[in-house]
Amino acid sequence: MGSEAVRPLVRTMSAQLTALVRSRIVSGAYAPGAALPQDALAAEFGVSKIPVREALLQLRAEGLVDVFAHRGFQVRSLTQDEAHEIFRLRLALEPQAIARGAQLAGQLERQSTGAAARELHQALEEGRREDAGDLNGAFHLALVVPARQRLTAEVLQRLLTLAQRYVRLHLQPTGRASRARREHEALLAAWMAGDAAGAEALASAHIRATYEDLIQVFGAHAERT
Amino acid sequence: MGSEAVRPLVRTMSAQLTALVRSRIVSGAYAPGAALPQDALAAEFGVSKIPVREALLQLRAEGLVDVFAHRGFQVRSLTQDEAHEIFRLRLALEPQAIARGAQLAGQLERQSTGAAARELHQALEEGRREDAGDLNGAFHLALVVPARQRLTAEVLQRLLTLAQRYVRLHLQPTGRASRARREHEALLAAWMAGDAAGAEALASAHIRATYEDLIQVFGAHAERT
DNA sequence: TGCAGTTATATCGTATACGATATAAGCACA
DNA sequence: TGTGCTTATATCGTATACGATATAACTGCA
Repeated sequence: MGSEAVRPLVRTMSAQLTALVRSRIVSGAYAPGAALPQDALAAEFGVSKIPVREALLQLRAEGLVDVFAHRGFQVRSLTQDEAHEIFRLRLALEPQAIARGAQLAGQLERQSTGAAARELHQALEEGRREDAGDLNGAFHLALVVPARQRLTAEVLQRLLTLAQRYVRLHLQPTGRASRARREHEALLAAWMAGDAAGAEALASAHIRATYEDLIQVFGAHAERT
Repeated sequence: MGSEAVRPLVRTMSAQLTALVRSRIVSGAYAPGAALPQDALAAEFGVSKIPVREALLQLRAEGLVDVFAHRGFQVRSLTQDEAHEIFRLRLALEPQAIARGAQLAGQLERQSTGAAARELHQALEEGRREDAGDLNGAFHLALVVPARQRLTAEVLQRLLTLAQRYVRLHLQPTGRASRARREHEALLAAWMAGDAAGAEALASAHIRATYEDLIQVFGAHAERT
């Protein structure tokens, strides 16, 4: 998920830091609300503040970080409102985009999507849960065929990244992995067959299932508090 | 449209430059494909490269600028593919978001949306076409009630900004202003009345009408070339 | 003791300076 | 005269340095 569209711009320090800090936020290593002092991060990474600032500004554009002028950056907090928005947006965009992807995909894209699915499922079987979020995002994104739907893929990539924190936090314990796998396989089969309508319906159902699990957790949490 | 969500972060140089360069790109003053050399811009604005870089990176995140490591920034080119994506995404998101906005809006939001509509129409009557794009975007965004749908509004704001260049370039000459005004007024009336379903349908029709005008121009252009 | 005003400090935002990279110019050679 | 390599140059990316801002600590007064 840390991919930067066109060129491998990952040679620059800013881009490396962007990927690193993003993964720490998504994984929870940098907790919601935590301050991100520029000098401290720069010292920790052995660089100056400038690439740190550029990375944090990029993450702000992605919605993972808040910035207050002259008061610094902090990890964006999690809110139920944002969770609802993320999944409403995904439901509005992703099924259609995947349907188009099913039509646009050539031989090459089918191969890489298949590879992404295998990587994801292998990681899940090996219990590498820390990789699951990124690999799940990569699989979902591959279904869109990013090269042929650049803007759509950019928007969706951000939404998938934003969704990760909520899924990690709230749905990790529940036993949804095996159900998600079945949903993925049905979706992938329709997509590979070029069945746009079928892929769209299955994608919609898959996203909605995750969304409803999340809402249920919210409800349970509300009762407890 | 140059609004920066939460705090008036427009005190910092980067933010001012972001707004300035954005408006120059959207207005066409910086043409598609044009190079954006950091040193030259810094000299022109009387600042150092650092706030210039931060502004350009922000605009890259917004999709108005491309960057190639060690080769610099340039204004993103216009493509038919992107135009299709922008309007497909808007159609998928905006009507729903406006329907929700119609439900969420309180007295305050109704007032500011009404004000945005008046500003837009006044600018059109006075022939201030250079302001029309921003004001149109502000009106569309107000219908969403950004304060209550933060992420959705952020995504839509970017799409509206991206759309501006295509609309300016291709639909300026055609006499759509008066039809757009009628569509706006019907939409606003439904929205003000809290008629979510009506607002959704009218928003969808309005966006689709613009989209179809654009497609027609593309077709005409394809014939000529 | 509590509060308003003032000063001190830490962090931020940006200017300056410099090493690194990619492209363009120049050169030797075929 | 054209082609592959070397060198030169312009621009980029980042380190260092410093002035600006917001918050926190402090002081005097009610």
